[in-house]
Amino acid sequence: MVRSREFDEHKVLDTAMHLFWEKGYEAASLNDLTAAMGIQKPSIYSAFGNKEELFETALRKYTQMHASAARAQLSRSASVKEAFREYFEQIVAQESGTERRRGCFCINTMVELAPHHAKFEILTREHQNYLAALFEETIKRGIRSGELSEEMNAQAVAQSLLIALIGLTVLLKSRPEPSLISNAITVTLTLLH
Amino acid sequence: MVRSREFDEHKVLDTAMHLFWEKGYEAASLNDLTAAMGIQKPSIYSAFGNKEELFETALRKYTQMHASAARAQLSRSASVKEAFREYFEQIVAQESGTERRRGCFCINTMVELAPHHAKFEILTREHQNYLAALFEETIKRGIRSGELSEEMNAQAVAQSLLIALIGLTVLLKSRPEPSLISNAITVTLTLLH
DNA sequence: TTCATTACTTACCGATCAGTATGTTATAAT
DNA sequence: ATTATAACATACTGATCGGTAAGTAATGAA
Repeated sequence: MVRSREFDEHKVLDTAMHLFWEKGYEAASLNDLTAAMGIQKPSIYSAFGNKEELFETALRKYTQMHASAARAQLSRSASVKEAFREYFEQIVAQESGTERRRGCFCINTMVELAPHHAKFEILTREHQNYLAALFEETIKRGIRSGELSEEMNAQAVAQSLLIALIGLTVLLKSRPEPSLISNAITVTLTLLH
Repeated sequence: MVRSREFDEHKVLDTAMHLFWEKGYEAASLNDLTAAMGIQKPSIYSAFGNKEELFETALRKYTQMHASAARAQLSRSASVKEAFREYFEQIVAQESGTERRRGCFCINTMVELAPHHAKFEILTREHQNYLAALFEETIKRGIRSGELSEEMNAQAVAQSLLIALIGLTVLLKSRPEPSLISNAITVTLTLLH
């Protein structure tokens, strides 16, 4: 009774996510989006609503992806210290490899939109809170295993590491001297001692 | 022989700086600028060149202002630990006081423009390097006075504190729970122990 | 007072913005 | 095969973008 959709919704949403991630909300125009997604504007509007709704859907997809990737990364090593070190260093390696440094879509949105749109202020805050809780869990695992001191304030240290992670991700956009970053990570991770 | 300028160049540049600071490069339109600055578009173009040049001039003014404010802030207390604590807490207090959280103009630019414009990548990197050097000087003052250990790697700790400062400034845009932030700052500053 | 020069205001430029009306094509139930 | 329905492509909308042409007003040197 109906004509069937000719594009893969998940695929084109993924493309939109990467475009918003790289260029931000304002700088990514609908013409950019149609060109990248390979579909026309009416198709975007019928499938995702307007630009802001498409952006929100893309960001939600990103935060889910990012959250599970972070969880996987922090679970890879039995040592909590090692896990965090690998996590930080993976971010440096990842960003250094690309020409255009996209950083983190959620952090980019926190800077561009959170102060002007309550919806994105809340959405980004909730994701940061999720990451902080994940970090806290990981630290508590280290305390239980005896790797970390029982006197450590897991919640506060988790929040500090999250702040460091945000700062690192942002600073990498200006292509700082790699050796400076590497030493700074080592120092930051002494918070786990 | 000539008609004299009717507006104060420093004053209108200051207004433009605050507008770019709050809204970013893309979102601050020339109509927004003329309305805020109180002059017409041809006056802007004759005095400052095009939008990008005006933005660059405004950003340079900001970084100079910001650098000397940071230097003054870090010099206020004889204790280096106290100086950094006051610096971090002043930022939280400042941002918490405003409705729209502007954050730091240089950090905003690092996120929005540095990956796409080499000029702003360099400009923002140089400012961050300046701040890192200022932090390093301050830490070395603490080592000389005996407040900090001689074994401390001043450069690496300075870089870590800078990263934490960036992360804090960005995170504040999502209005996190104040108590979390306060505890995280305390933990971060143990890097000076 | 005249005149060259520069700052000003107004009105406009083509390009692009987000979003939509309209007509065509494909599908599946009848 | 017919037909209702939804997805498609094309072309358009008014608004706004950054930037400028053109004409007027003010200034100071001669």
